[in-house]
This record gives sequence, structure tokens and C-alpha cells, in this order.
Amino acid sequence: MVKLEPLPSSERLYIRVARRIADLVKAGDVKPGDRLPSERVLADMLQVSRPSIREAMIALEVSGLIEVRTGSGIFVTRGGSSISTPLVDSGIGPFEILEMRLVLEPEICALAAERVSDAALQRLSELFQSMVELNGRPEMEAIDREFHTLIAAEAENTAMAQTVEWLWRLRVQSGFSRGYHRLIVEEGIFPTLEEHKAILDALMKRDPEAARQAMTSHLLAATESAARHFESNPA
Amino acid sequence: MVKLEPLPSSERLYIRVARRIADLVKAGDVKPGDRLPSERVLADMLQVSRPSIREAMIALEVSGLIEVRTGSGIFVTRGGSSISTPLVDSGIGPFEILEMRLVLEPEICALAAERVSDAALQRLSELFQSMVELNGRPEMEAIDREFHTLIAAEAENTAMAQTVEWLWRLRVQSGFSRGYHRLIVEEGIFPTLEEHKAILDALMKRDPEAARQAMTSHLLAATESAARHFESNPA
DNA sequence: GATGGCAAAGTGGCCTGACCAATTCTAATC
DNA sequence: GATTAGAATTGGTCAGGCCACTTTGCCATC
Repeated sequence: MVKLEPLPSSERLYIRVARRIADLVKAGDVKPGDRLPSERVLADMLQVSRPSIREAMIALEVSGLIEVRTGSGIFVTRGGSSISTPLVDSGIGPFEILEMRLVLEPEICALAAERVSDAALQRLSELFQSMVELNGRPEMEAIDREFHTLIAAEAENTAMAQTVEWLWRLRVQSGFSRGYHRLIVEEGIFPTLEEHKAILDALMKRDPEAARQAMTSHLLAATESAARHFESNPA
Repeated sequence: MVKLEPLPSSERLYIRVARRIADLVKAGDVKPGDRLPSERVLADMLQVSRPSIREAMIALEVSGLIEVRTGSGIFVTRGGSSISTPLVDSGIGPFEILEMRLVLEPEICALAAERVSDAALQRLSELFQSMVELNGRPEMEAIDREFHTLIAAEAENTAMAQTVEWLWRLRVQSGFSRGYHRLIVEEGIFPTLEEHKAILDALMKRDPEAARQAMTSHLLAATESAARHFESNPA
């Protein structure tokens, strides 16, 4: 019983179109942030109908490569393709996220301590200053996020960096953020500030071991405070 | 500088449709392997046009939730681990993947040692036997993959399990697999078998520390052998 | 000359209706 | 009962149209 599957002569059109567009990006013909030609123009260029272009764009959008802005155009995402933000609820909960971060981020932080650039250190300092000044206001979560993702980026491992960003997206999605501000108020802002300071200091000293240690402490504290929070606020 | 962003007026239609369909699956109204109603019927049920249904289906297909068979119908993917072929090349290379696995999988393996089920141990044994019998034939890579992803699943952390599967998909995509068989032949099959045996034994003894250690050794060996391989086969 | 407002052009969002190609089902035929 | 030819079903693709939103740039106003 031979079963040969040669020449998938004609894949579905939207896939072929999506690949062509993706190649444009990969080849650097269009750079992140750039706007692609309009759907109608693309349809004309590739000699396919507009619905086919739209289908391809949706595939690329789900893949995280492009971003569609109504009435404005289609733009190439900054940061390239990533683990797609699940269209469906991933079912991944806050504690799973924290458990994984506890494994991943200390090592990332240690790597970053060796590889971090001066510019990044500068930016991290600014972010820390912002945290101090914001002093627990809701905007602080965005700062926190940039702090962690920037460190991940400095580890110079794209896979790790994308994973950290994915985990933050999941966190937002999992409804954990809803309790964030309240948590900060309940627990007080200072412990969090101290922890971030320790991480920043370790990175500045480019001390991998201290960085690993500081990040571990930070995430352990976060886990504990999350546990207290969910204890008193059952889902 | 206030920046308010209220009322995310209705999302794009295809996303709402996709969510509805995804909910059907999640709620168990349609099970893996089932066929969904035809596009025309869905369009009529949800009171949207067929193109919108199609767009939603493409989004779900890219997400790996469904599978479209021309002329036959749309089917819910069997088993959570769908082999959705990434549409775009992530640009993540073999060494980044290995570096990340070296951080993640030892901890996963340690967790799995505490949480692994008897059924999973049984399956892991079978997989190891298959590896022995296949003795380096190309099919071995698929077995290797199932071995690692099953361990990840047994760690009972969905985020980690999904990440490990993602990394394998990236590996296939990054052209690393192309050299896999050749690598096995060059390096010999026995080291790999020994390493997997050690992992399996540690899991059976439910010894987290031994499991972590065994996985670390395995991945270090893989990294070294990959290094040798790429040394003599410049990209 | 700078400002503010408004209309036109451009863009994606969505729909209707149609035809084609692959698959599956049905029923007539042997 | 097995085979097979045709009909029905299903996804694949196209054409063209209308709407809502954004952006742009002209123009009246100050």
C-alpha cells in the first residue's frame, strides 16, 4: 500500500499569498513599521481577488506578523512573528505563568547580566525611576512589563524574548491584571520597588549570579503575593 | 498627559465568529474529529456572510484548532498537539532553541518526576523501545519529539508544555532537522539512547534531582554535537 | 501667516451572488 | 452484491458593491 503525496500542486491560494508577503518582510523589502500596499493594489499586483488578499492578511495577522488598522492600512509588526496570541482562551492560569517565569526569567536575567548593553541599562534605570514616581498607579504595570521584556531582549536569545512577551500577553488575558493594582495597594509598593532595584543593580554590576538571585526573589515574592490575593478572592 | 482608550467598539467580525466556534469546541458541543456545519449553514446560523465565516475559519486553521478539507468539510483537530505548519519563518536558530531548552527542560523534567502518571511512564517506555528498535532511522526524530513533549505535558503546566511544542516546531522549521539523521549516523546512536535511558530511569524513580541532571546532560550533549555538526557544515 | 474646520480621497470591513473543483452520496446498472 | 455514473454537497475563488473610519489637504477664518 504505497501512499505517495507528491506535488501538492496547488496549495490554497491564501497560503501562497501569505508566504509571498512574509517573504517580502523577511527579505527586508518592507521593514517593521512600514505600511503594505492597500488590499486592492496587492490584489492587482498578485493577480488575485481581494478576498484572497484579505484571507492571507488574516493568516498573517493571527501569526503576528502584521497589524491591520481600519481605515489606515496594513502595517508590519515591530518584532516579527511571535507565539501567536491565542485566539481562543488558552486556559493558562496565573500560577502556571508564574511557575514558568520562575524557571525562565532568572536564567534570562543571568544571561542578560553578561550581554546587556549600556543603552539598555540606561533605559532600565529610567523605567525604574518611572516606577518610583508612579508610586503604584495603574500605569505601573506597563512599566513593569517593559522592564522584564527589555531584560529578556538583552539576553540576546530571540526564542526566550518572545516567550517572555507571550507570557505577559497571557497574563493580561488571564485576568490577572485586573487584580494588579489592588494587589499593589494591599501589599504596598515598596517591596516591589526594592526587588526591581536589586535586579537593576545586579545587571549594572554585570553580575550573573546576583542577577539570577534577584530575579528569583522577585518572582517568588510575586508568587506569594498572588497566592494571598487569590486566597482572599476566590475565582 | 491623559491617555484614555475606552470602548473598544466591536472587534472585527471574523474574530467574534472565530471565538464563537472556538467556544463550541471548548464547551464540548463539537468534539475533536467532528465535522462542523458547512460554511453556508454557519453563515446562515450566525447571520453573517460566508466570507466572514471563511475568514474566521482561516484564523482558527492557523491557530491549529481546525482542519479544512476541500470538498469534504471542516473538522476539529484531533488531539491538542496539532502540527500547524508555521506560516512564516521566525528566524530563530538552532542554538537559540537549544539554549532555551537547556534552561527550560531540566526544570520541566524535575517537575515531571514528581507529577508523572503511570500511564505516561508506560508510554515513555514504549517510546524508548521504539528508539532502540528504529536504531537511527529517520523516524526516530518523531519519537524523540513525542518523548520530550510527553514529559513536558506531565509537568502539568500548560504554558511550559506549549512552549516545548513550540520549540520543536521551530526546530523543524529552522532546518535543523535536515541534518538530524546524518548527525545520528556521524555521532552514533548509542550516546543518545543512553541519555534517554537515564531520563526515563530518573522519571521512573520519581527522582526530581536525577531527572534534572539527566535532562541537562542530554541537552548539553545535543548542543555539543550540534556545534560539531555546524562547524563542519557551515550554513 | 497661523489656525481650525470640513470635504474628498483612500483604506479596510463586510455583504451579495456567482461559478468552479474536489469530494461524497445516491441510485441505476450489470 | 459490486460497480459506476451522475447528482448533491462542500470548500475555493472571483467580481463588484456599499459602508465606516482615517488621513489629507484645501479653504475660510481669524
